[in-house]
Amino acid sequence: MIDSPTTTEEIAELVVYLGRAARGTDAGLDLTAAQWTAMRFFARANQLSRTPSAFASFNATTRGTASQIIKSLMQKGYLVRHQAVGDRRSVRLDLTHSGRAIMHFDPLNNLMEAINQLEGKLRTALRQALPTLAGELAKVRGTVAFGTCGDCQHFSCCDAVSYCACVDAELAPADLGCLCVNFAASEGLKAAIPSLKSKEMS
Amino acid sequence: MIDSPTTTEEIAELVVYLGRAARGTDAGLDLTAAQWTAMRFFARANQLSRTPSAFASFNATTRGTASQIIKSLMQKGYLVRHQAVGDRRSVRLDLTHSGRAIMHFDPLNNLMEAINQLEGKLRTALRQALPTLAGELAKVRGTVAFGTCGDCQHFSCCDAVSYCACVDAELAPADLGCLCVNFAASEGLKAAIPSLKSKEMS
DNA sequence: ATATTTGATTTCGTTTCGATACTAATATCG
DNA sequence: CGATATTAGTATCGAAACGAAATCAAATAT
Repeated sequence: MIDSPTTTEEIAELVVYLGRAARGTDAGLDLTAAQWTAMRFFARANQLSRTPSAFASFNATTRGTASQIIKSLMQKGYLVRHQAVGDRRSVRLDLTHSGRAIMHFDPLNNLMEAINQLEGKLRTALRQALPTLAGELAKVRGTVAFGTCGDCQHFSCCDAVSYCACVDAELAPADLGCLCVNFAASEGLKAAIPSLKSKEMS
Repeated sequence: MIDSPTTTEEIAELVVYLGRAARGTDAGLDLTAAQWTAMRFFARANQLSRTPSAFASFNATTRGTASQIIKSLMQKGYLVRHQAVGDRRSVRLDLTHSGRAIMHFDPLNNLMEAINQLEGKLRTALRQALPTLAGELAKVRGTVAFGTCGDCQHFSCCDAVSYCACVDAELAPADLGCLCVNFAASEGLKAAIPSLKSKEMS
């Protein structure tokens, strides 16, 4: 054992504790914690990933539950459903105007403020450690890992041109920070010794 | 270095994502995610903090919901209720023998394994950053922060004797890693947040 | 002594959740 | 080609979680 088991346990429980405390519903808005999580996902996922199934696996729940949450958000007028182009089974969810507006009151903003006040070195370490843990956990559980293009195997950046090998297309700068279902942890992240320099983008 | 808001957002969502993915119920055991969280709390909290109210604030929920989860765990035989000594309203929950046994199958073990595989420097940074974030978040939300004695203001250690100024008693070594409702962020932790250095505790 | 607060529980209605079943569109393969 | 999976999404059911509110007892404040 490298470290004291107590420390490992404390870290693990802090992750769960923080996640629970931050996700929550505390403001006077009319969204539940699960609904906030869904809004966050559809606000951050790229076009390929804004589907009920993708949200279900992201949120570690079933497609049925995901459908319920999405339906409630459509009834509230925060999400709209569009037909996907290639596959007539598939569906794409987008935030409406009021959906984008309500995100300014996302309870997660409280945690983001705290993160911004963190010392730079600690914040950098978090930015490295958390994706690594997510990838490791997904590997052990046999589930899909979610991540952003910058941390992805399919992503390459040459001469300021961002390219995704998965969809075989150049990426718009706005898509770089988006969540993607086809995420595959890059070797650099797996080894937890990445030089994230190449991914510092505009 | 100026941090892009994207990075802050990614860190915050990773905390929520990890917390959700790790807490979950995946093994064939008969406990739900909320019940695992309760078991974890009562396994880790010190004697003073193993109450329904303390768990409620730890879990960011109401006392009523906490009572329900506790009742279900008592019916399953994993928790027992004792009368508290000083306050006849209060109640203390303890893990039973089978309660301690089932903790070996805690789904959180998956995350702990991932943390153990993390590079030492990153793990150290996590150990420092996460309690800081928890304290900051609690301050913004106006809620109680939970933490372990080692990170607490009330704690002092002289000549290998651990002392807690809050309960005015020497601490058993086993209690050092326990959660405590009377937790108050120590200066060492607050030093990680520059804006906190000049402020005073109430 | 009275009022307020605190700890715990219960009840109620809503939401979440997992499991299951179902339809429709796509993929696979013989 | 056609039969058979597989996949995406939805609906339904029962159990659990949840917040809000009410209740009760014990402790504390005024």
